[in-house]
Amino acid sequence: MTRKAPRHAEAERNDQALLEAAKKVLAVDGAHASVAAIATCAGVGIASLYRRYRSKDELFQHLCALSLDQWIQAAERGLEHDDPWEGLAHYIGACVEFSGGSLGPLAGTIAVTDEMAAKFTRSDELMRELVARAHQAGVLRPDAGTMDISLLIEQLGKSPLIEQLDRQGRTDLIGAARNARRRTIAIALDGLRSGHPQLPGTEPAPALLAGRWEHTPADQAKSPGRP
Amino acid sequence: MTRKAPRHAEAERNDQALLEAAKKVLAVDGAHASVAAIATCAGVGIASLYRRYRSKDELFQHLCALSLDQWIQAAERGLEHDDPWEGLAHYIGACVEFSGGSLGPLAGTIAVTDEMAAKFTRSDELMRELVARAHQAGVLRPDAGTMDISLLIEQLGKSPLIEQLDRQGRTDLIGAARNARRRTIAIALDGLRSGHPQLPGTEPAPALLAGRWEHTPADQAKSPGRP
DNA sequence: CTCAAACGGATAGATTCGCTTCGTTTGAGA
DNA sequence: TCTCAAACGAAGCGAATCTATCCGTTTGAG
Repeated sequence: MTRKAPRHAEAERNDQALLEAAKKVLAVDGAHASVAAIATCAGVGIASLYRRYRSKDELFQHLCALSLDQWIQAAERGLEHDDPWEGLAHYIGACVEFSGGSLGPLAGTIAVTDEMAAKFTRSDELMRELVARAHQAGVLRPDAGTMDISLLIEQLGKSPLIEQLDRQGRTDLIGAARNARRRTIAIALDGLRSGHPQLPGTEPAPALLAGRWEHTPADQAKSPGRP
Repeated sequence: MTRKAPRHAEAERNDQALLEAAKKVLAVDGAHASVAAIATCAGVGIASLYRRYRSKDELFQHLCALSLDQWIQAAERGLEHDDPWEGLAHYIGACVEFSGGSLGPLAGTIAVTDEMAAKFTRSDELMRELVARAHQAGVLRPDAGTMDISLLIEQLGKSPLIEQLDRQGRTDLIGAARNARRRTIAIALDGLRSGHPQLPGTEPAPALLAGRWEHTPADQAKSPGRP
């Protein structure tokens, strides 16, 4: 094997930086994040992005797969806790923390690969186990199911305030914002414990979360206008 | 007064439709909502928008003022309740419901008019009163302050799932999504009641919310890249 | 009927986007 | 130390959008 990798190390570093930057820019700019912004944030040229991913979509798909790995890992770590409540709380906290709602804006804009689907299934199974364990131990309110918790995570995952301060470069306030966020999460977790009055309505069907990733194949991703 | 208003009624209706549409499109498309999308959603021509507002910013500023009126009204209604908890719960529920997080993405992108500032001050006063009353009655956990509640409202106000289903035209699932959302709000409200362990950290300073509206005057509203 | 007020949509001019091409830099092997 | 393919950053391309204006048409009170 002659002449293989003159600058292999730099390529690896750049790839890592690109993924990190993509996540960050996605969180801040939402679904209309541009490849130029991602490359700039990563400190690399645009070509370095396209050398590794055939298109913008492919980059985002890869990012999704990595994020799903994080969800799975958070659930596995949660199941390692002996205390069912501690385990669930760790799971929710971790998911809210890393997700940052990054994937939310992507839903529906990119096709779901087989890899993504498989990881989603695995993640779902683990979460069900976490919740069932907490239910059996009586520490999680019985009227809250996996869907309620998934939606709560999604709701808390996005942090508009931090994203905005980030955009404005107000690094002085970001610490305070993170503290505030932690308190909000704590309040929501307290609301999940046993000993509260019955929740309104019935638990949402799983189709609610599954349906949102249905890809609208490049057609009308238009605004809410009249047809 | 001769010849005054040949089509005055239609103009009025269009103005109302425009404001409603602007709010809707802002919620769905975020800060980069286009005037074309707003006009289309309202079912009017673009010219009808620019006939009433000198610019896109002016429309958004007017929308902000109207939304602040809603916040104020929600607080006033809340204070009318005899039960302090019912009053606070009404306030939070109403704010989460109508706000829809519409104003969040606008923060920092438009200048704050005097009218907006005055209404914000008034809204703040009323909310402080609502919270103080609930604290004194002992129904609201003592370690949660106005900032915590404001941030909770902001966090719950945005509903990515509903917005997305809206965009995809999945009207069949939207009912279920609204039900799910109501449950999430109920969980958070339960977390605000008295009788929970102490929250982490200390209550955030009011500057956190004030600072976000500081207008970056048309300069670098760029993505998080290196300088 | 008249005709000003209000309308909708085509259009201009500038910006932004995803992606490609190209000349330069780098560092492992000889 | 020298070589040269691999990897690099950034300018450039055509298409798509965006804000705002212009203009011919429709409407309804006098």
